[in-house]
Formats: sequence, structure tokens, C-alpha cells
Amino acid sequence: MTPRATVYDVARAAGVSIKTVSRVVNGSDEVSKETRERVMTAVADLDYVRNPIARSLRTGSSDTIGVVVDSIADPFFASLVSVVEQLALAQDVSVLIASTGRSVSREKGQVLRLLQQNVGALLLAPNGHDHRYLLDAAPGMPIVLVDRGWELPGFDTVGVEDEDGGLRATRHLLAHGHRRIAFLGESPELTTIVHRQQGYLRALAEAGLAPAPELVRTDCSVAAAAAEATEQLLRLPQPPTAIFSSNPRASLGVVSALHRADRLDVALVSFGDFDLADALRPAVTVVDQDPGPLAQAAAVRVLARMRGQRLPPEDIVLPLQLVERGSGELRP
Amino acid sequence: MTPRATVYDVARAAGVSIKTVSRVVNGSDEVSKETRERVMTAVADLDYVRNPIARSLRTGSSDTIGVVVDSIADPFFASLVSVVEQLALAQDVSVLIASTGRSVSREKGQVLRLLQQNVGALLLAPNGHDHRYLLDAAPGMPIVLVDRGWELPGFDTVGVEDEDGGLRATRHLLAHGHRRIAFLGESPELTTIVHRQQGYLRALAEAGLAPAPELVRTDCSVAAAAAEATEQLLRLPQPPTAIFSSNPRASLGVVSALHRADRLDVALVSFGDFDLADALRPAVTVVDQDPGPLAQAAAVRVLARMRGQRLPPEDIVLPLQLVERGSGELRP
DNA sequence: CGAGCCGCTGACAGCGTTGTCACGGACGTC
DNA sequence: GACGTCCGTGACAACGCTGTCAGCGGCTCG
Repeated sequence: MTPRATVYDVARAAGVSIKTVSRVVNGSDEVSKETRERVMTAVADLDYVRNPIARSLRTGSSDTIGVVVDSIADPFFASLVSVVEQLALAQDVSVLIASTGRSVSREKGQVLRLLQQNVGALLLAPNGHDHRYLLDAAPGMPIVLVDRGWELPGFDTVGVEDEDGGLRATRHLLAHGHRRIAFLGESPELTTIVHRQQGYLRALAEAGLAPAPELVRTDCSVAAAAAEATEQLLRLPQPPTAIFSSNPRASLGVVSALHRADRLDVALVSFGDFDLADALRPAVTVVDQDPGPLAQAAAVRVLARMRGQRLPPEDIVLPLQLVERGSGELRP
Repeated sequence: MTPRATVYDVARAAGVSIKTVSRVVNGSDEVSKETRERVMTAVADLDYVRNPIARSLRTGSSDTIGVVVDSIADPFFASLVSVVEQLALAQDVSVLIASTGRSVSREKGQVLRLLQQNVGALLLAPNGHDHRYLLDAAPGMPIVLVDRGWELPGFDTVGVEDEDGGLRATRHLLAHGHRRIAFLGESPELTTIVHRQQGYLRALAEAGLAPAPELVRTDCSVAAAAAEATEQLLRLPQPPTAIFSSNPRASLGVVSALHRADRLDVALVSFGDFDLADALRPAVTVVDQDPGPLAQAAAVRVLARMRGQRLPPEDIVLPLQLVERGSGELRP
């Protein structure tokens, strides 16, 4: 392996100073056409590529974007990261990943770690409610909050109409005759879930129903917990005839439990699609929260900011679609 | 935001030279106890952290590991990346991701890009067969090939007993009375799939059966293609009574197609587990290829090498387990 | 015709770190 | 007492790049 060419090599080959090489490879316009061409030839000949590390040390920034999510293993975030990586690659931007495991303190640690690595931008699915630390830890850094974190003005946010989704899912079940509808959620730390639950409650209120506390579970952060919760719900003296599962991880658990208990008569709407949802019998009706467009919007935004575009912070809210497949149309 | 403290600040505070600070924070043992303590106090007082970028520029390496896989969106690789990231985090190592989309040239480009970023190690699920370019592009770099790439000596490899898995899956179906067993695979570029197919063929041969060409599909790289292939298989004059799907992505397609066609009598064994495989009716029998231990083994290995441990290259082959759940035990 | 400006270019410093090398003092050896 | 050795330490350069500033030639303008 021959060592990479540096600006000095190119400068020597082109008969110019290293500064001029720097100007050319950075697309500065204050270089004459002839000089530029001479340098470009040398660059091509020597197969020169800018050293991103030296660049980063000098400038204090870099063409790397830090992506901080709960877990890369979660299909939702996996898709998100995948899309971001694809779009980043197209602009020669690298992606550093960091997982929070839903922990506020770990999130903070990860963000600080990424900042030390001079990332040029951050894509963050935030935990908890207080993200002011971002303001003084990383002033001026392009930051896009994705999926969650509405309460923090000053940053771009990209998410979906959580409350509306919860509302429509619940209305859908009500419209099919259900009166005892369970809600499966998780930590009240997650603004998305809270909003979905608000939609659920609003739909019930519209229908003149009082929410039944025993039908609301907020401890279903993993599939197994949701399965367990489902079993318990089915054992209630007055069990639910329908379930609104507020995230796809929980839905996996619900589906497992319903199949195991042979209770395929229980209606189900899932917030968030998942693999095989349409292959099951009955196929699962979902409020489709596709990570693709979400990630796309977030990535486009953050990449634009990285390129130096000055944009006013914006809250992008993507619409949702209710996909009827069968499980949500069962009658009690 | 106050700017981070540098070695100079620490040196001044501790009354030593910057070099001594460097020695202390790098755990060099040629520093007297008193000096070390003085420096450590200053480090703590000033909240000093090494600047990884400057470090990387100076040393030509870094505490970052590059992970190159087909796609982060694939649950198998998502789990893998997730495990690697967790273990890396515990050692303050960062993870840069890069996807190949199964393209040999894109893989090469991504690897070179990561090398420019001074990654300290590479974890690679290789495409194609020729990886000698790694030898001169990154001599001496810790590289672990994961899941695939057996034909390349000189690197660590971590994988599973692909042929044995294919053998056992097919034997299992044969033992349950099947004689027409379809094989769903994909590109012959993927050594894993090829080996699984060899296992399939060997099992057939053991049973004295000639392989039926029309039952072997090697075009099922995505779920939709596998679904399509399944439908075509079922329409054959002599359709298969069992299917061996050689990867979980294909299995999703098979399951969808079987459910859609209401042909739940067709036996199925999947190489690789997937969500809901145990919730379906019948639940899907799998050769369990858990990405967890695979990733763990690979990560442990690569991290050890990054810490400078000199280890002879090793081929780690993890055992597989056949998980009977129902679909593989159906009789024709 | 000199002052001022503009377009292009280069010398140099410095980002924060680690590798090289040299030095002073303590100690052991003959 | 002269010498070599070892330990702890520091001065300095360098990694490859970009920001600052200055310089140079040619132009316009009063």
C-alpha cells in the first residue's frame, strides 16, 4: 500500500502552493480556470482524496452525521437508519450510530461522545423531555429530532400525527361496534405514545364512553410484556373485545398472545406496520407509520443544514394512513 | 459552551509538560506515581477528554470500527449491528456503518471510504469471492469477516454451519415423509446460500432422491420474489409438498404466499428465525441462526485485535439448532 | 500618473495530539 | 572517581489540512 497523496504532493505536481490545492478541492471560486485545471489533473493523476480527519481537526466539524436511536435492532429504527445512511452516502457523508436503550442519561452520554467525534450534524430520537442540554453542548449544530420530542422549539422535528392516529384507530374500532377497547402503551416518557393515548381517550370521549382503567396498560415496551398484558386482559371479568396497540413491538406480542390463546375473535389495530401483518389470519389492521418517509424527510433536512443552508426550524408532521386488513374490522 | 480543555491546559494546571499529560492519559507506565496523580487531578478538575480526531490524525488510526453489511434494514444485520454497537460502546469505541446493497463494487467503495476515515477495525459481511483487495488496501488492519467469506484465509471469520443446517433442515423434511422438497435460495454469489443448498442436495442424495430442477429457485433475494416463486411452485403439475427456505427474508415471502393461497398444508423449514414465526399457525420450524452470538463472537474478536492483541486468524463456526414448531413436521 | 481596488496566489500558523530524541539525575560497577 | 545505565521528563516536530493575511500584477478612476 502506497501512502495516500497529500496536498503537498498535489501542489508539487501542479506547481502551485498547498493553499491553492485546498481551494480547488474545496470548490472555492477564487482560482483561475487554468490553475484549477492543472490542479485537477494532478489530483486525478495522484488519486488524491482529502483527508477527512485532518480536515475535521482543522475545521472542528466533519462530514459525519451522528444518529442516536433507542436501538438499531428495532425494525423501525433500523429502517430509519438505513434510509439515512443511503441518502448520506450519496453526499459522501458518513454515519455514526449510537443507541440509547431508552435511557435519558445514556442518550446524553452518547450525544456528548458523538460531539467529541466532531460530527457535523445529529439525528436524534430523544428520550425524556428536557433537551436543553443540546443547546449549550452543541450550539449551532444542525440537529433534527425524529419521531419524538415535540416540546423543544428551536430544532427541526419530524414526526407523525400521533394523536390523530390514535384517534382514528380507536374510532375505527368503535365504528365496528366495540365498546371495551384496550390500550397498550408504554412509558409516559415517550411523547409519541402519550399522544396516541390521548387520541384513544378522545375517541372514547366522543363516543360518550368513560375509559376503563383496567383496559389501559402502559407497561408494554417489549413484545413479551405486551403478550403478558394481553393474556391478563383476556382473563378480566369483562375482557376487552378489541385492542389498540400503540406500537409495532407491542403488536407482535399481542398477536402472539392472541394466537396462543386461540382468541382470533379479538379485534386489533396496531399503530405501526410490521412484517407478516398482512399474512396473518386475520391480517392485522394498522395505522401505517412508515419509517421511510420519516427518515427521508429528516435526512434531507439535516443534510441540507450540513451543506450550510440556513433554514428556519420546522416541525414536519407526516400524515398517517389506516390500512384495513381484517383484524380491525372484526365485530365483538 | 466553554471550549474543551486540551493537553496544554492540563499540563499548565499540573505543572508538567504536555508530553507527560499524554503519557498519563494513555496509561503509559513510565511516569512516577506522584506526577501521575497530579495530572489525574488536573484532568478531573478541567474535565479533560482526549480529542479523538487529533489523536486519529497523529496516529493514523482510531477507536472507531467500521461495520459493512448488505443493509441495516435487514433484521439479521440490524441485530448484528446492534450487538456490535453495544459491545463497542462498553470500550468507548464508535461504530461507523456502511451498506453494500449486495454490490461488490459498492462494498469496495464503502470499505475504502471507511479506511479514509481511519477506522481502527472492520467488520465485514463480504459480497462476491475476491477480497484480496483488503490485503493491500488495509494491511495490518483488524478485519473480521462475518456470516460469509470463508474462502479468504488470513482473516478472522465468524459464521454458522451452513451446509450442516441445510442438511438437517432437509433431512427433517424427508423424515416426515416428504419427497418433493423445494429449495428457495438466491444469488450464487453468496457463499452461505450455496452451502445451504449443498446441504439440501446432500440430504436428497442420502435419501436416494434425484434433485428436481424445477423445485430449486435461486432468485429469492427479497420477500416478494420468494412469494412469487412459492406461488409458481404451487402451480406446478407436481407441486412440492415441502419447502426449505434458505433465509428468513425469503421465508417471510413464503409464509405470505402460503397464507394467501390457503395452502397451510405445505411443510416449511426456514433457515433463520423471524418475528412471529412462533405465532403463526402452523408455527414455523426454523434452523435458528441467531445473529446475537454471531455478532458477539465477531465483536469480541475485533475489539480484542483493536486493543492490540495479536491473535492468529481463526474461523469461528457456530452450531445451529433446529427448532421444531409445527410447519416442519407436517406430513405430505 | 499615483492611488486604490480586485483577482489570484502563497507563506505561515495552528487545530490537539503523539513519536522521537535528548537531557538531567540517581544509581550501580569497576 | 569515571563510566555506563536507567528512569522520568520535556522540547520539538509532525500528522494533513484550512484560515489569516499579505503580496503581486493589472485594472480603473480621479
